[in-house]
Amino acid sequence: MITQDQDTLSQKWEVLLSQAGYRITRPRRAILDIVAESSRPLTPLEIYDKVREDNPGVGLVTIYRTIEKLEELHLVSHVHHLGECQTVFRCPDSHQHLLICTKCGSSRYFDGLEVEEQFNQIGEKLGYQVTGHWLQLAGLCEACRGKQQSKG
Amino acid sequence: MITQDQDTLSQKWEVLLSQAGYRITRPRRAILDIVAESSRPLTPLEIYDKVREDNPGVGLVTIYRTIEKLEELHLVSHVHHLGECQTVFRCPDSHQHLLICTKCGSSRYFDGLEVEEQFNQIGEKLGYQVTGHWLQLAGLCEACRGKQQSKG
DNA sequence: TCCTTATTGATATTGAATGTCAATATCAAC
DNA sequence: GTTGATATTGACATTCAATATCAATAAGGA
Repeated sequence: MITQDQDTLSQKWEVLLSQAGYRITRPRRAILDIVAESSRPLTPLEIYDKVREDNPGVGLVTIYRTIEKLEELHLVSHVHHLGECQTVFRCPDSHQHLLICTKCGSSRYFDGLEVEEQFNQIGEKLGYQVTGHWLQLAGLCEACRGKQQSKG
Repeated sequence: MITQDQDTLSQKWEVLLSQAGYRITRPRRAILDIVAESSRPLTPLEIYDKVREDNPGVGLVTIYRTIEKLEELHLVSHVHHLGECQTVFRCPDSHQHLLICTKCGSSRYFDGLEVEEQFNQIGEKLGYQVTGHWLQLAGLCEACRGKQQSKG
């Protein structure tokens, strides 16, 4: 079982996978690196392409299986972006919400929104017991906004 | 151009499609009926099956093309439900949010949530210009909650 | 180092989503 | 009511992401 230093997120993930009884392999490590360090949500195919830049042999199936495990351990979650459903992004430690740039995809988590009580009240009014919510903000990041304005 | 009485939602949709220059056909009418009257989001294949109960000849392509047009006119939108991305549900007149039962899928729109200002503030703090948001609540409807409790 | 077994990647398969196109049906114009 | 331009249809073919299979391989505890 791996118990080394945990400098980067992908190293943390290695430890957690290992602790969960999963083996750390070369392809798996490459996938962790890509996904953990990405500043934006990635599709399985994007991950596949990036991984194969340095590890040509890795198969697409391995990508899917690794995502599966990361999801199982709540290290990544599926994100809704540009009509994609399978897009994957790292999870925050606590329950937070995502803000995605509609242009480049660069994403940030945020919290401090006090809406849960409002959600419960809405549920009551409609006869539903609210068990979860899904909130994502879309916008333009600083960089993409700059580019857009520079044209005028 | 169709200008008849608008009793049901599907009839309203017929008028709008017609006004947009699209023709009203038998398959299309059947699809409108199913989608407009559904109390829960449906996948293209679910629509396909339901339509074919009464109209055996209708092809799957027609389903997709009709959904396309309904979406273009903002009469339906894609909904995130049970991992599905293509699931389709009617839109409310104004901008509202959706509350879906995680068990049976029955769905209700709601409004009266004053969060836009908060969203903008969060965006500012992170350097994003917030252009949209996506909020969905998940829960258990009255009926499904009843079933679950009756077991204990 | 050994050995169990999780993991891998090549291969095949599935099935939703999309493209093509001749036949058909709609509906405005007459 | 009839006509005709053309939007629409469904059969068919195709694409390609996602999944299943399985022998070969490699991880990592003993």
